[in-house]
Amino acid sequence: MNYSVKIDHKECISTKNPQETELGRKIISKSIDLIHELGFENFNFKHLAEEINSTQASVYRYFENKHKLLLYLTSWYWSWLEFLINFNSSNISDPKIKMETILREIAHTGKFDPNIPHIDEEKLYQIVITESSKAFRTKNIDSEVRQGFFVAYSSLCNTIAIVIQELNPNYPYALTLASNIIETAHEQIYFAEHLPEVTDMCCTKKNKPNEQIHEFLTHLVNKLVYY
Amino acid sequence: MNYSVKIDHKECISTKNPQETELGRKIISKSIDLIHELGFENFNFKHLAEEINSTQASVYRYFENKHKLLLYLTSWYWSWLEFLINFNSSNISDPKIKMETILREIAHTGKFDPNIPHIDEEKLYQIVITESSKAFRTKNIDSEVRQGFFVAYSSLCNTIAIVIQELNPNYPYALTLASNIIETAHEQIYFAEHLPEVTDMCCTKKNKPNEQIHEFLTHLVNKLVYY
DNA sequence: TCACTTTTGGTAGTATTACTATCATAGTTG
DNA sequence: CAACTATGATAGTAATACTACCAAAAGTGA
Repeated sequence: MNYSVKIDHKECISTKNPQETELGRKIISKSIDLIHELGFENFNFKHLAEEINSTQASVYRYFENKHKLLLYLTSWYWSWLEFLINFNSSNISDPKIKMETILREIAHTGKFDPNIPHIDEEKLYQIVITESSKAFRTKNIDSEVRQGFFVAYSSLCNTIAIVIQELNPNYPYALTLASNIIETAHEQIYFAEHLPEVTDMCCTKKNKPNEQIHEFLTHLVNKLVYY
Repeated sequence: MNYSVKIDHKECISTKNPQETELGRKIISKSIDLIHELGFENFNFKHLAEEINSTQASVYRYFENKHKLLLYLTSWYWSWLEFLINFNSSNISDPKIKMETILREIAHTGKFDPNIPHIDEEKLYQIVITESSKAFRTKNIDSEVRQGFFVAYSSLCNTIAIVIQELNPNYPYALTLASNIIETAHEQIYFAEHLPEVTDMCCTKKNKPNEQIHEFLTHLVNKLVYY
């Protein structure tokens, strides 16, 4: 099974495809570790280069700057999530079951080992929750959208919106709901972990809030879309 | 009418109350202009100091760093929004009408001149839409929450959640829905302006998406909360 | 095997940023 | 007038985000 093909064409974001070389894969792998550990603002290329026993100059050959690297990582995640959704809902025709799969994957309550050794999907998911909004909220957003840096995200939203339309062809907010359930999931997981006073999701040492988010998303889609 | 009292105790965020001095108010006023114009990452204290004919040293006497300034501005906005909600729903007992007021204010479709000369509420609203997620998503979030930097946001969410509970005392996701409608409004307005392919809200030269967001939020609350 | 190209390493250097420190001065208060 | 506070002016440091250049290594093609 080769899904890397599907996930892997972000030439517009990276100056050089990091999946194709050993150094490129080390950059991806270690930057996930470091951004996860330090947060995006405290992460820098000098530190990254040292950690992989390379140099800043070499890292810059793959990514113009750390913002592009973040765009790459989040885009990879959106593509991967879309792949997971398609993979797990292939051969399914009932849109209700398709939607269940989608919500499970978004809330990250299912188990799936994608077997891509240099990418730690669990850490990447945490990065997406915490940092992905920074990939969007930049002064150059319009130019970046035009350059296609967000096609992975758009494509994912579109895939989900199609299922919403299948559930109810008259539902007027399919795209809005699609992007909203993705963002809501991340936002509420983040709140559960860091700002519990603004959410009902609860996060104990043993229990992650993902199951509760999954329930909330299900509630959301059920109440809004079905008539 | 003195609402500045209500809005104005953020001593924990600023080292010195910027509302009390001429220079402080100039810092607030000009930083709103500059962050709105340049975006938060391109904004810096040197530039700000020059624009108000002061010095970096003086700015640092009010705010330790630009992150604190952003926290201050967003907190001010949450307090202001809560004030608006309370002000416009005083003497109203019907929770349905209260909720209408809340959604109107969140979607920013009402008109209200708060008459605080040094704060441009329209620009501040744009800043909140674009930059407020960066105030939350920082590596020090837990410590900042403990220091009370987010009480304004929590308080706002709480106020909204209470109305949700009045609408339906059995609704299990009052807080989640409260924070979610705030975040959803900002997210969808941002998408309408910059990533139209992931939203149904549309943004023309003449029409802002706020009315459509208002409709969506109304739909959300109606479908989810009423039984 | 030789030339050629690509990839990476190594080093250096620049501009900008995010502060910190110190001292002087103007204005205010008591 | 004395004391205090707010601000200005200037200087300096450490880190960051790059850019440039050259050399070594490794793979590639004839």
